[in-house]
Amino acid sequence: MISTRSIGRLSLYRRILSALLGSGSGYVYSHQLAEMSGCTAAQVRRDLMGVGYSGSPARGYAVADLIESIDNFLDSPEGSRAVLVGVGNLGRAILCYFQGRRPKLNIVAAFDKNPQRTGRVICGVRSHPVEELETVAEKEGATLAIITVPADEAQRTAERLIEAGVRGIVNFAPVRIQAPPRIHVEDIDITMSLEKAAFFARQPDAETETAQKESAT
Amino acid sequence: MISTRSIGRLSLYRRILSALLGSGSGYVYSHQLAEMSGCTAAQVRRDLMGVGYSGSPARGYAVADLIESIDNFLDSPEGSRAVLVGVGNLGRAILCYFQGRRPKLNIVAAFDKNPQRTGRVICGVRSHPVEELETVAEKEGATLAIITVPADEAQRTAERLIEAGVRGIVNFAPVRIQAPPRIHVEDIDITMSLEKAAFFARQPDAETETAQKESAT
DNA sequence: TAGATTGTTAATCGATTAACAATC
DNA sequence: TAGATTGTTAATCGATTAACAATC
Repeated sequence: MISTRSIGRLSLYRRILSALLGSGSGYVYSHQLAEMSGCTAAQVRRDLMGVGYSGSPARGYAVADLIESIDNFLDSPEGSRAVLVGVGNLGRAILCYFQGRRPKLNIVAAFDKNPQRTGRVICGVRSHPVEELETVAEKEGATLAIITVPADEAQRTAERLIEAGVRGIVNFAPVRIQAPPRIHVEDIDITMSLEKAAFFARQPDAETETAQKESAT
Repeated sequence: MISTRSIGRLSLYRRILSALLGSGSGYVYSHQLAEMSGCTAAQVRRDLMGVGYSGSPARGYAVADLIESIDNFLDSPEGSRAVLVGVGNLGRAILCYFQGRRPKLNIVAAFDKNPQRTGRVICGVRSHPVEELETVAEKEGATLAIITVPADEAQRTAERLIEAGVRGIVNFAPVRIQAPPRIHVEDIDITMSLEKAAFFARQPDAETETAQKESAT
């Protein structure tokens, strides 16, 4: 079975491969992809095995075909629809960041409890009053959500989203969201990351902490 | 030795404990802290053992004392000084987010290559031209950095920061930063997190993925 | 063929979990 | 004392790494 972390790495490989494709490379070896991604060659080979794509010992992996295989593996054919709750600074930054970045991942609506932040279109996404969360999320068929509300509203927001049919959540509020096992939650805790970096940064060099930890596992 | 992930959890416990302190609770049991943090009671006990604080079988852990122990363990006595490079939407959001949030973690300067984003004070932090990165970072004694520049500038930015004395980096650009082992790098990849959530969200319920993965490990 | 790379299995490593004596 | 919790060791689990035959 494919490892949990493999999924994250595949997302990374795909991005690197797309850049390679643009630069005209037809084939890559696992050790090349490893160097560019910061993973090991063995990880790369095992991950690619997981998506069912085979390389050639002579030429490595065909870039274009491999991208297609990863697409088929990672993406839902009809694409995934996401909503974002909390149109503060961070929420707006994420809306703008995702604008047209991944065609299979669309943010289809945003919500905020502050009337001054609703009724507008932000980076191509309409912002609604949070009261309409359930009706709009269900109407749009959203299965994903991004939570950028304050900490004390995050859990309640998650529960409403799950009730409305959301199955995957990326949470930026500085609390761990509690959810049933069938719901996938990625907690991205920026303060924690900075505190971890601060801790390890001041450890003596002896720390063999190569440990590149990527976000949300 | 204390586990890498323990550091992140300690940061989380501290935040929860601070809220408890405000609500007047004098003592907590490991299972209470576990429930509030989404960790297991065994993890909590082992993590707290790691900071050298002992609880009592009768009353559990003394909240105020425990916070102090975690502070002593995690924080540098003189505090850590961070700079932020890339004052776009995300960079500004992070600047405002951290404003006065953690007294031992100060963002002391920001940088951008765009003159329209420099020479200003954003959420209490002065934004400088990126040409001044080395001089300002060294003068301020920065040991931490937050990178919010576009992907193609991230690696070069990291190298300049390391050269200027930075030992810990939190990177939001969608590339993995390559750095010497003694530098601690936390890569927070928002796109990857959303793609992972999308993948697991559409797996059949059988997936026992409780897996709450927090960002940047 | 010779050499490098791929696919796959076995060994290692690290963190989590389970178990349990010690403590209040 | 009885009961629940803590501190600590042993067992489990999962992912990574190492090893190597198969392939081009």
